[in-house]
Amino acid sequence: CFSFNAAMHGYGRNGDWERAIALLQDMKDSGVRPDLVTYSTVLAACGKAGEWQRGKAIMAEMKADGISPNVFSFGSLINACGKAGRWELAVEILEEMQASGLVPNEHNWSTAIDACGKAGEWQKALDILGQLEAGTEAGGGGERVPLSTTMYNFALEACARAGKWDRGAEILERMKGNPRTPPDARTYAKIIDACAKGEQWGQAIRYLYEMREVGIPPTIFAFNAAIAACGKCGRWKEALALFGAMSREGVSPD
RNA sequence: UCGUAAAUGUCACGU
Repeated sequence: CFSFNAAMHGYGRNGDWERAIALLQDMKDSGVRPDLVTYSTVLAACGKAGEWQRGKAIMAEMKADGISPNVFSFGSLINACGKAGRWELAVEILEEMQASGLVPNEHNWSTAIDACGKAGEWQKALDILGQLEAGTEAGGGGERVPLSTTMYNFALEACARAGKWDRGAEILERMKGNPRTPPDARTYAKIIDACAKGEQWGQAIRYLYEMREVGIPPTIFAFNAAIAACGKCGRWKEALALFGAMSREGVSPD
């Protein structure tokens, strides 16, 4: 079972969900019983590929085999829906996992927020985040979910995608207010990207400076977003200056 | 902290 799982993991990494499913069948045919990890690995492969129908089928199959899906299994299915743009289904599955007695963890919430963001549903993304902040999320029976930087980053990305740079700025402020959710390099890259989409070149540059001030070396992503913001606003001089600064400092991806 | 399983990277260029 071990080696099957390892091979399946390899297929998943390569986006080859069909082979992962085929291998699951081979396993059964050769009399090896798939376990929880096997199924979750196949689900992960489907999730990465956005194959939510297949994912649902696999989950039904594992249940039929008497194996209860856990947070990993459900998480991958939520991911599949998000990748496919099916945010409502993603939220539904999150609810289904709660109904089955599981408590979603921060990965699951992040994935759900991202599913909404990817589908352009930034209000829903912020709504979920707000519920988590207030500790009033659906099904939160006392067990409070720890907030994480990544969760905020997804919400911020949702705002960026929608061109809501001011909402993004609000999120950034909230992150700063919680020692558990410090902004990181990706946070700044996303807020700068939001500024670019909103054609706020001045804000974009301010955030670029700010990240350096708080001890986060600007990444290539932050620089590129800031340069894009300047370009979009026709601030060619500023764009060129940023480009110069970028090549002057050895900018790293992360 | 880790173990065979889950969530974030821009831009350009192509398709």
